[in-house]
Formats: sequence, structure tokens, C-alpha cells
Amino acid sequence: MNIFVANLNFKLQEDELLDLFENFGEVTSAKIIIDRETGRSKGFGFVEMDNDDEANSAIADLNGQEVHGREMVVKQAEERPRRERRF
DNA sequence: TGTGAGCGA
Repeated sequence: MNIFVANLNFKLQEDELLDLFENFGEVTSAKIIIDRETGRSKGFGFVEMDNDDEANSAIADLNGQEVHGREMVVKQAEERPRRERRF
């Protein structure tokens, strides 16, 4: 399951995000979105968990939790249409 | 600060 994590503090790193979700189960990957123009965090990220049950548990528990002074929002992410167009 | 950068195996 792709998990969308928003309202993150800029000082939050992927390692911290990964560690938070690893407490609920196996985490496939954790990624903090960085603005390539500014080189800084966009304030949100994504976490992939193979186990949907563990993912939902993590979402239910981590959503609204305060980390580094900010309450992060954890929801199921939308399917991002990756550019596979080969026209 | 709210739906994704990365170009290489």
C-alpha cells in the first residue's frame, strides 16, 4: 500500500519516517519529497508497506501524531500515473 | 509548506 504522509516538518528525514512506520510492520520504502528547484523538503512524503493491514494500523496510529512539533497527516496515497508514454 | 526528486541496474 502506498501511504501519503503530509504536514511533515522540514527537518524530518526519510530515516525517521521509515523508523516510525517500521514500528507497525514491514516497510517497503520511505521517501521524503524534495523540491529539486529549492533543494528543500516539500513537507510531505510517501511510505510503501507491503502488508495492507499493517499499513492501515500505521495510518490510524500515526495520523495526527505530533513529530518535531508538527502533527503529520497520514493517509492512503493516490496512484501516481508514472510517465510510461512512449509515443 | 498537502500526492513524488531520482537517469542508473
